[in-house]
Amino acid sequence: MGKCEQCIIKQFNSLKALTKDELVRISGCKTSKKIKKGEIIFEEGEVLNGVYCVRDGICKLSKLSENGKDQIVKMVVKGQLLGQRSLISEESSNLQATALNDMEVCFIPKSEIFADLQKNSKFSLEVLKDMAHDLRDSDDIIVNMAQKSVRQRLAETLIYIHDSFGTNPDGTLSVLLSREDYANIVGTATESAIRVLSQFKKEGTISTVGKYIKIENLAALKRIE
Amino acid sequence: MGKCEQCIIKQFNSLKALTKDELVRISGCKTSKKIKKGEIIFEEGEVLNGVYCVRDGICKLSKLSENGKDQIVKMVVKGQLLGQRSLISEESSNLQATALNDMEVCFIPKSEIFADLQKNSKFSLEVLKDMAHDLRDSDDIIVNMAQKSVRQRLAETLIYIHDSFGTNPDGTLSVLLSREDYANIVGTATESAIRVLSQFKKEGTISTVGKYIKIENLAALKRIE
DNA sequence: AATAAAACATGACATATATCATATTAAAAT
DNA sequence: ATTTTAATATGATATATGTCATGTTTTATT
Repeated sequence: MGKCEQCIIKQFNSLKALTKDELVRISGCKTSKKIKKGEIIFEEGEVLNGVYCVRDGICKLSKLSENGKDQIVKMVVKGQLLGQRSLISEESSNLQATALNDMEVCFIPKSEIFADLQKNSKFSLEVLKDMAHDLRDSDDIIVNMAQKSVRQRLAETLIYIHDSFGTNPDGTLSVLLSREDYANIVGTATESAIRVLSQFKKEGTISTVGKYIKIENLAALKRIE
Repeated sequence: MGKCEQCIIKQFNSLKALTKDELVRISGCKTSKKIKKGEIIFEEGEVLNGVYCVRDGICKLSKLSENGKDQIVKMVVKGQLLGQRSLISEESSNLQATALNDMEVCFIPKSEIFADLQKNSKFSLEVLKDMAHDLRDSDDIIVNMAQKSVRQRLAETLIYIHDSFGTNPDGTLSVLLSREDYANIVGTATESAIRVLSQFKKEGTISTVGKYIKIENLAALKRIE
């Protein structure tokens, strides 16, 4: 099992604020885990006894709505922590986490995190900043949901995925999502998401390589009103 | 000028985790301020040099969308802290705060807050919990925006205001909002908000006393699909 | 390889909501 | 008190999006 002190992943999240000693201690009680694409990491309502540090892969955080749709609220990738919100508020999770591809995560028990939050104020501040950032993102999403069209939201989603999660060597978006996933991010019917993507394709702003999407005209996508 | 150590308001927010000494120090450098209904407390893009502790009144936090509408993202009432997100992330504010009625606030400088975050881990944890809670609320709003009808969202908004901000002696909602405000919370056109409220009135689920709204049938409002 | 099951795609139509126009009423300003 | 302005209200119509039906393609299973 790898050692946290030597793990580069921590550089990308608030664990970087921990001291060497604290990391060694965490290393001793963490458990590594492989998760297959499609597997559920935790469910809505589940009590989390720790956080996951994502070493590889990507997952979606979603919440089931009364109308039966599973709204995707956020995506968590390699380098980020998963489940910190629920852990801190000491409530059961309000979201479900599902792997979008094969993942590798490390589970760090709650007791460790809380011990460090108590002793290491630099760590607390990093977690705070992280959460402040998430909150800002959420505010933006609320405004977009409320004020923009499905076409605009879908265009912005494609740009977001492109900018945040990167592309494969051939230029296709590295994250592979089903049309249903796109619909659940944007908050629309699957058919509508399909239609808009087909439209983008017809207009030449995107193309598809197998199941992968490639942005052909980023400027046009950004211009969509 | 009142003393923070003796102020009851702090019981309702994370300042309650501060020690007597810390409160005395804050008391020495805070400034009290009265804000008139309709006044802007801070604007989108403005850099905040502290947080506001709301002693009385209520304000809305909104963000201007590209389509010209001013989406209301959150409301902050008596007892709560205002501006903590921006302060912590050390970015300019992403939201504008506008007083919905006459307010009384205390401004606590950034340096004080950061000093206490550094020294008092109990305080940090309280702020963290606060923010975790806000984040959960935001997730819920995203799902509602994406999946529910204007009618449902407006019904839920009325219930939320009723439950969170209370009623006047005659049973009317204590928070007075314009139809435009309701539209901006729900994310719809003002005319649509007006229409739905008229509908509710016709159906007898709400009534109006002057400009105030009274919920007549809470159960019916909760049942709206 | 054949079959079953998902995922994707598209048309036809229904419905919710936005937009524009125009009253009406209430609040503010003179 | 009168005028002006803003807020509320409602109708007519346009448009975006949802829903249902059905077909095609891709992926999984036997």
